[in-house]
Amino acid sequence: MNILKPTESELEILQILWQNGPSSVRFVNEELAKRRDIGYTTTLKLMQIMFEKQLLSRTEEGRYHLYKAEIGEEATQINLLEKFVDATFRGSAMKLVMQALGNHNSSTEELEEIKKLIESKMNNNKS
Amino acid sequence: MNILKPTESELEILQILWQNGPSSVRFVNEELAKRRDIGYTTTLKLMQIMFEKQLLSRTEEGRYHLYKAEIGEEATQINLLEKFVDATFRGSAMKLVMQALGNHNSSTEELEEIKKLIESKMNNNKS
DNA sequence: TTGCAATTACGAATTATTTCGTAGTAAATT
DNA sequence: AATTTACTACGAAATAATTCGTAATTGCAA
Repeated sequence: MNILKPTESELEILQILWQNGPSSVRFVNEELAKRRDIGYTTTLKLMQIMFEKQLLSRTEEGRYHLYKAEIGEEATQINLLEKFVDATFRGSAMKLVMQALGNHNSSTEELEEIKKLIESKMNNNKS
Repeated sequence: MNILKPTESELEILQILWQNGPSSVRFVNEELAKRRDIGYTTTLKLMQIMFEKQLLSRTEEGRYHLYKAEIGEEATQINLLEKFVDATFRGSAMKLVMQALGNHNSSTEELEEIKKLIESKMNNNKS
């Protein structure tokens, strides 16, 4: 598919849809309004634009529309991550990982999980 | 002290200055031109704007200016990373790390280094 | 069926970012 | 000294993103 670089506002909306499934403009707007000042028509317009760009699809449910994310969360994350690593860490994913680990606290369980992933990758490297 | 969010173009310029140290507009422009079409005056204007915003400082060297990044590479990375994690991974640095490790190949040495970092963090957790 | 409330559509203003043309200036060259 | 060259300054156009007012529409309720 095409353009996989949602703007910041678009990403906010996608997050809400990914978390809550297909939603009305009203609902999305209420979620956004929890985080910042935003008018209903602003949210509506954003979602209409995203619909035109095919970032969202929609169905008519009685008198309102239900909007649904047309791009997957993980695919989008991978795509944005790649661009971010290039722009911010000059392509060095390792630098990013070190930075992320260094600056965020994480539970032993989470660390354990990462450690396992690393070990399995190290085994792959050998073969 | 607000402005800790350089735009994409600004970040490109910062990268060049971080890598090469204080540089002339001409030099930065040549570096940028390796990656994409861009006119000299465009680069100049960007750098002048960054100077106004205090992202860069400059000194007169004879008849041209030498520009220098006024924000540090690592501080900027940390700052941008935090915003990126929030926007893209809803704040889950672990999700990002897993994703980054999963999608980028890395050498055994790099993996070893990360493993060490994790082990030392796990020890900290215990205490 | 008439009117109210909720929703969508449209258009335009606003703000941010990127781009570049043209003019001015000063050093180096002839 | 005049000319060329290599810059900087300025202003404004082009593009992208965000915001919202107002009008039209549609279902629901009275």
